[in-house]
Amino acid sequence: MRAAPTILHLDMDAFYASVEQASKPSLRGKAVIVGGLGPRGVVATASYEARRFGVHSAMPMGQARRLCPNGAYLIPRFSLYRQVSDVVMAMLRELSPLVEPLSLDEAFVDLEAGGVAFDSRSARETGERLRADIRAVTGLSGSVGLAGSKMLAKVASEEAKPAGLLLIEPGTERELLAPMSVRTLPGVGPATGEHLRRAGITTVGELAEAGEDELVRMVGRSAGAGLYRMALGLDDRPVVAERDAKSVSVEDTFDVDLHDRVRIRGEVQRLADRCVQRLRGSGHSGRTIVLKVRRYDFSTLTRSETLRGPTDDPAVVREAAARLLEGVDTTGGVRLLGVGVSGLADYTQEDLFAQSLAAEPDVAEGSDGAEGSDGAEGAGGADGAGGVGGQAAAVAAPAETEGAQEAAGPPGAPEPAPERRWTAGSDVRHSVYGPGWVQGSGVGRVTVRFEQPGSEPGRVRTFRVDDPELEPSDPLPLVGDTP
DNA sequence: TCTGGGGTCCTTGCGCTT
DNA sequence: TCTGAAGCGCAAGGACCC
Repeated sequence: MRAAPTILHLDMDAFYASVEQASKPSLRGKAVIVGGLGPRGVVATASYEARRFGVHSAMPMGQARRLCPNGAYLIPRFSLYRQVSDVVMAMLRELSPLVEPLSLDEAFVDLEAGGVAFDSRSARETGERLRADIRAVTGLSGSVGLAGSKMLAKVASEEAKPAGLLLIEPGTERELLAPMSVRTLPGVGPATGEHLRRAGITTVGELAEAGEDELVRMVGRSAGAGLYRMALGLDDRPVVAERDAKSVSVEDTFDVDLHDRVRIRGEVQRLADRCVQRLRGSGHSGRTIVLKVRRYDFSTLTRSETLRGPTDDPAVVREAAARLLEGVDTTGGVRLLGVGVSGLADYTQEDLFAQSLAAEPDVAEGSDGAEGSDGAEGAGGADGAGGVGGQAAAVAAPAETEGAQEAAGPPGAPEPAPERRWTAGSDVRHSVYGPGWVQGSGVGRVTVRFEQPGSEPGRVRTFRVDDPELEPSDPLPLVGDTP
């Protein structure tokens, strides 16, 4: 029996860049690149206009700027993307209780479970209506794939991009997949793709012909069996509405490699605190502490330690991360540090003093541990301070958050008067001209374009970076307030 | 100017226990 | 008592995804 094509996969087109274009009218129809703007940033999303220049996700920013020198380069504004995503996800939940979000801009929906579609015709109608509704409410376009399984629905939405809809009729799957590149299949990345290519397999049809045994021999038991089933168009994974998080982590890449061991220790402590904030925010505790170190040569290593029970105590996580760091050679320099917690639980075990003391006897005193974190954070103090409200502070002052990161010099050094930094793309408000966004800054000046969602393209004005009438602000909502 | 951040899943190797 | 196999938890790394 063949499954009706009632699994829907929605993929918003160039999501971050499209949100930026919708909220900044002067950027409509222009090349927009969203990503990290520092010396080691990469592209998160490029608008379709930018893609014509060869810019794509995960490309180093420097390369993107060479390919597309006249594009608008913006930092991501996740709080705004989340708002828009919430609106879209709510629309999906009106179709079915079985909605499985994959990220801010992608989700599966089981239309049959929602009773809104049961065959090709009703599925197609539902998909078309959804696309129209999303455009009407958010002004953004999404691509829809419809098929009898998650894998095929995802392949279909990819084929439908941009701004299209593709329904894979039951019985046509293998024929459709056969000429496609193996890289079309989820789970086949650069490494597996190259592995298969060396064996003479480049299309899904060749994958199916190779047979399961051969694939298992080539890429391992789990991947091989999965690959073979996918090549035949077989996939019976259900749409799952609730998925529990398995780990929480934070990491930072530094603009220049860190060499000073004291500074490295300070950064690890800071990351541990941020990680615990996140962990608590999600209502979890965790048992395994993971330290991640990317060295000057891009080699990455992880060290982990499993505690006797789950914790959400910052002191315990800090101590474990510090212990793990002691076992890592950082001579030569460190470009990235990360701290994570896995083995999540929704309860904590109070008996953890003993286990941290047992592992490292000389951490006994200094029960509040205040001196370490204060010193390491320096003048910025964007996160941590009170625990509560850290998120709001980070959203309200993006420019200062970034400043805090870069200003972190030697602990205790006297701080010069901080110069306000204005990051391209960030939101501002001027007491006279109203809301706008930073188009660029340099040599003591910041250029702001005054416009907002729904307005005509706005005028540009330039101010001194320390103009008291200019201040950072929250993004203006793209659509009506969400509940 | 090479290469972000936050995840998941799988594989391999090792030590311990039965 | 010794040995090997099996099973398990843990650690580390790699691939992949958005």
